[in-house]
Amino acid sequence: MTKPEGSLTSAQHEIMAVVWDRGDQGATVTEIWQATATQRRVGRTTILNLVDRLEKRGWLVRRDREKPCHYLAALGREQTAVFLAGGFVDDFFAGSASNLVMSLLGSKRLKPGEVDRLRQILEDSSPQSHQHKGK
Amino acid sequence: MTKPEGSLTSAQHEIMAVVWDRGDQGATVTEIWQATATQRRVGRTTILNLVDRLEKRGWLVRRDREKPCHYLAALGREQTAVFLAGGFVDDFFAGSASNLVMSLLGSKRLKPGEVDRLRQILEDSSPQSHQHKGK
DNA sequence: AAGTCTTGACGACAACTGTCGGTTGTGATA
DNA sequence: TATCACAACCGACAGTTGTCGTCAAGACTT
Repeated sequence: MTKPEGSLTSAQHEIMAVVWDRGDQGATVTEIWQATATQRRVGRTTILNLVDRLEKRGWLVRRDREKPCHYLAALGREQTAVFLAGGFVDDFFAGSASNLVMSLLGSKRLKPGEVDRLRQILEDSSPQSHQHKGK
Repeated sequence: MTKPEGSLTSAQHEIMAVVWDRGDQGATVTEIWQATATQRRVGRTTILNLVDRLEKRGWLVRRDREKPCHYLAALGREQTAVFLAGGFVDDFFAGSASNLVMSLLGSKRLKPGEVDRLRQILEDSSPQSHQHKGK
């Protein structure tokens, strides 16, 4: 499949966030515009253009069925996050995600509650037995 | 605020990586150039320019003491990683780093060895949960 | 039918990025 | 002193990004 390329800038992520929230239903340009306009002042054409380019790069898929056409995310939010986080971890931590966590730990950016939660997750996640279940 | 702004592109990270490797010693433009040129063909001026802009943005600090002037990283590699990861986690996981780890877990991007290592780190790190030892 | 609103396409423009080619300055050397 | 090598700076150019205005084609209203 055509995997989206590169990374997402702030403005691009803003668009994707709205589309992700809409799920399978997708979002029209106007909907995206209204959603972002509650955060900051921006022209409709700006959003239209960003959406357009995002679609050309493969991050969004256009569905022309409906009258005002809808856009869907090519990759889900989590898939995208993992995809991007992977590159990040590769760059900064030589591919070792545990190094990232260690850094977050050392930087106090992980709150105590988060640490507990993480430990819980890791204990639950198969010491040696792995059962896989779709979400 | 001595804090650098925005994020790092691929080429920018390439520069920073070299400087980070040099540590307190810093690196000259030519050194950075030679290091990157082993990876890909690139002109010295290109590196010079990238370094220059990185310095203007506060990612690099210039030390003119020496004759070929040296550049030092404003933030250490780990600090930078945490700084950038923080933004990333905020964007994609509503500020919850454990959600990120959970996603990495679910995506099989964490190898078993990594998971064990993580577990170890977490046990060592927070002595407040089911531990009796305070400080 | 005429006027108005919505939607989407096109184009424009400044700022930033990656990429260089010249030019200048400075110290070493013939 | 004239020359050379290297370092730093200036400017340039194409591609991307964020920002928008204008325009044409439909849809809706009157």
